[in-house]
Amino acid sequence: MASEIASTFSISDLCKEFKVTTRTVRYYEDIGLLSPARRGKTRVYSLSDRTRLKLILRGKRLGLSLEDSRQIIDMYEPGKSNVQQLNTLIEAIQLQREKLHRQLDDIQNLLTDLENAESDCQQALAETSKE
Amino acid sequence: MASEIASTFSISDLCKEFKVTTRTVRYYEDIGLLSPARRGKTRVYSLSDRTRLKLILRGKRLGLSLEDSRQIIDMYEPGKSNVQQLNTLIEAIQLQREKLHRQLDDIQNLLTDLENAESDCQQALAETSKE
DNA sequence: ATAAATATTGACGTTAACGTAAACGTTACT
DNA sequence: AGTAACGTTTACGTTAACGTCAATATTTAT
Repeated sequence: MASEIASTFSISDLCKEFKVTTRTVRYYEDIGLLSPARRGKTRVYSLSDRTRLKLILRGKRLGLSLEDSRQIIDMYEPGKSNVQQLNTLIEAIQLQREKLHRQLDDIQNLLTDLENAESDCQQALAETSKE
Repeated sequence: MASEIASTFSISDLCKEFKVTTRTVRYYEDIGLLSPARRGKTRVYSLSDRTRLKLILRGKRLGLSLEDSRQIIDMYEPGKSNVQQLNTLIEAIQLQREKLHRQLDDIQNLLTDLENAESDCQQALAETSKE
């Protein structure tokens, strides 16, 4: 059998993979964002833990707070919810989606700005090299 | 003449328009992100000041730090730059653009996730109403 | 078995980005 | 002339998200 995929990870495995410190990962556990198993006192992370971490870090890249990420991650597992909870959840999801669409807009605009800025630079360079 | 566009603003004008506090705007001045004119001791903001504030806040929505925003805003006015500086600037712009493209990717993925989460919720709701 | 690497739990420190309160001056009504 | 409404500076407080030790196991390699 070639190239098995590890199904458990040490803390440093994850830290290397995602370029974060152990402090960070332990902090996420402190605030209840991760809850790895233990072999003795040592933390053992599952594939699911790894995914959660991945989602948290994606959230960070988007400028989300850890609490935002917690909410969003919770959205993935409605679990045993009643109708009331489901409706609340759907509303929350819609709100997040609207926010993300605004963010998409912002990014598009900023990208356009930067493209213009760059071509201004290129022009300035061209002028300079003429003299 | 109908509907003139104001060309100067008080601090509270800007605060109302952008939904921020005066503390925030003054803080941006403290760290040199804004430098409004003064009439006596009172701050008077120009259209250009207003634009800068707008850019800063767009940056915030994207999760940029104020220092990131400062850099990006500086990219818009290359000013009297030598070739060396222009090249450095172009590199910085490219880096920012790459980062933004990654962010675009992240958003697209997150949006997909949320759409799935929402339709899961809708299904759960449908099941519930059947019983 | 012992050194080197990796793990653990505290616990205090730090930085960004403001909040909040005090104490005060200026302009705008009425 | 008094009182809102708005402006100012100064300064201490706060929160999130870790950084940075220190002191102490435990695991792994040789």
